[in-house]
Amino acid sequence: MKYISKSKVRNIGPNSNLLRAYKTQFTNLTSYQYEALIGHLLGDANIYTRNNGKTHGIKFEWGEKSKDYIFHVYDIFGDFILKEPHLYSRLNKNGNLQKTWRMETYQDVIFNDIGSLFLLNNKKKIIRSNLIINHLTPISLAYWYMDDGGRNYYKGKRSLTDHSLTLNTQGFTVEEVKMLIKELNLKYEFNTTLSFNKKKPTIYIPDHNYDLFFNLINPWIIDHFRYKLPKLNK
DNA sequence: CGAGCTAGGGATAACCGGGTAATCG
DNA sequence: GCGATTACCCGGTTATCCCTAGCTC
Ligand SMILES: [Mn+2]
Ligand SMILES: [Mn+2]
Ligand SMILES: [Mn+2]
Repeated sequence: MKYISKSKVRNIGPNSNLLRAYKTQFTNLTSYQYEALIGHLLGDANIYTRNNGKTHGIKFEWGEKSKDYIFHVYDIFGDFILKEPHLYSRLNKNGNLQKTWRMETYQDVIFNDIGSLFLLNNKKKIIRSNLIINHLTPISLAYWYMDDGGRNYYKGKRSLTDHSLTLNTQGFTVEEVKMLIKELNLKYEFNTTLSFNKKKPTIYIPDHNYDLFFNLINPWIIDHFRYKLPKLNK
């Protein structure tokens, strides 16, 4: 059977037989795709189903400045994303022009396992116990951190001595974040703690865990996000 | 005083839903 | 011709990251 290339299925109808055949060529995510996706789903990506879990799709959106990043992620998941990332513009509520890069996968059974891992009743994204223990890897953590992580100080005097970090988990419940913390600390011997931002839970990674954290995820941090995880001169 | 931890505030940079036009049976 | 399917597109909305500053030892 001849391989159907992506160029053959671009700009054809979403219900075309050729597109269906194209999709069947990919039966499993690579381990890199799976691990990165675990990180993105803890971070900035959105997984959803419109047919009660028969198939799932994934949407990605980042700010205008993150062009390098979205194209890096496009390279990872390109088999499942028919259309290249594109810049989308709109006015925000302050009347300012807002530009974001967007892309999305097609909807397919290939995302069902990871979809049901995160979604409750095919709808709401939740954290189940043992997600970190059983599914997170250093690659996942790298993408999670590039998505939703950051330093607590980027400039000024404090940035020179305080290398504590934050994972922005404001979207999850306190109980879910407590679970993430417990499992992160158990799995990687971190000393992360529960913190809060505007009453919403975040994960505090203390200064003395910086080297451990750095060494664990450094290989997968792309240049665009080096500012979030600089190499310390010592 | 300095180092590291905690928490509040702002303008987005994310997340999340849903409509529709193009194929199929 | 018609209902089912679904990639692409658009809009609603705010929790994000990032900044600042207080607190404790
Ligand atoms: Mn997030
Ligand atoms: Mn985010
Ligand atoms: Mn992000």
